[in-house]
Amino acid sequence: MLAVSLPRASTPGETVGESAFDFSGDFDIDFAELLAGLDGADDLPDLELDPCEILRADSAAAGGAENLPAEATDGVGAQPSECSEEKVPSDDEILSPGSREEALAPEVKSASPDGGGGCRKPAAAKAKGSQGKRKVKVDWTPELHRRFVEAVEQLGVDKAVPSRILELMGIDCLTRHNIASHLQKYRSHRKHMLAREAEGASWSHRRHTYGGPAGAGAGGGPAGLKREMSPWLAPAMGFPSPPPPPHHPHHHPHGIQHFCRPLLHVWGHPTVIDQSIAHTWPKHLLPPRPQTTVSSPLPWPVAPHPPLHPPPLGSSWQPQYPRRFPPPPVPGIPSQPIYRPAGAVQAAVPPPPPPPLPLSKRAVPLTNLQDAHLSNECIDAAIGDVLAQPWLPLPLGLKPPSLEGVMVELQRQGISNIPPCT
DNA sequence: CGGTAAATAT
DNA sequence: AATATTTACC
Repeated sequence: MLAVSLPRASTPGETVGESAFDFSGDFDIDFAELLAGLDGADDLPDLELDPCEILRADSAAAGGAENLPAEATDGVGAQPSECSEEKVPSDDEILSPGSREEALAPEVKSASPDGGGGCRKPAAAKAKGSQGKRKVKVDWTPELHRRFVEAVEQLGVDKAVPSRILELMGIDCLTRHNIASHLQKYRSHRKHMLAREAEGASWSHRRHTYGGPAGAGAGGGPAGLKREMSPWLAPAMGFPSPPPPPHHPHHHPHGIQHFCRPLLHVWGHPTVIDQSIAHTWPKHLLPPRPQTTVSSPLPWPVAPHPPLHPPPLGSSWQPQYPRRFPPPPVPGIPSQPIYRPAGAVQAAVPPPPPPPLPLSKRAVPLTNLQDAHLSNECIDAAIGDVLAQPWLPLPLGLKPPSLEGVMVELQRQGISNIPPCT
């Protein structure tokens, strides 16, 4: 039932890199395959008890999987005993879709009062003596990271401070240090990513300007610029899973969602991935929810529409979610003036989606547009509106939408009065 | 406390 | 060798 297959880079040889893995629509994972790939014996060097443990809860009762102590106490003072001793989960246990299904329980808050990382004692600890000078390593699972990002986004990247983030995350077993550390890296990566995005944007712009075909062959982009999957740039990727329908098995009353597509560890550690994503990933996550792909007229799967309804509690769907960064060049997608012209951004994604304005009033400053151009420009703007929405995954590695498809999607979203193309 | 650099672990 | 995470410092 959870059959899935890891999307393979469509362009073999060419380093499309992770671009093939967009966080968009449905993403299937073939557990069978994963299991197969595990060739069973591979060790699970990582035994850390990650804070996410908490995310999966204690209520799990089903599936026969034992519940791991949801509380993680600070390794320093605590007795090692506290730590779920070497939890050496068998792969089957970990991957058993059945058990995992319920394993990921809704409970998010841990009663655990103190902070701490997890329980595993670092290898080094042995040398350091029982004092366990070194704190246990926190496993920043995608889910955990997602929450982190949510919190940060909520606070504002600039105002986000460890303590506050921690608060919002509501994960007791994390310490401010953990957060600070992660935040440090988050910022770092973000900075890097932004730089890249900018680079890519300019490149894209040039390409558009000069009309050259996308970097022939290459994934598209400046030499060596591979699009990276970056969970850091929250809006574009790693968006929270849209709330499943209330009746859906995974629906959680509190809006606690699981990660959509935990393909790579939080930000795709190469090291980890190599070892087999199976080890790091499925451990904590539910099989990616068949991502109830709202059948979309568009050539790419469209995430169910969170935008229109207010976010479920605690979700990161903030009204202030305008696309903050220029979309990166997408391989295979001609960079038509698809995106909103600079300056139109503000008006583009207003929180309260009032009755769809006639296209002629949308995003684009039409003042100086000729009537003759109106249609195309407006359509572009409208398309930009759609594409710019954070919940709409970038169609990485996918074919560009046909105009027709886009139109349909636009209409579906209530943008109906689209002037005829000229 | 928060930020950042250095140290360590994997 | 590179990256992730923890620790030490300011």
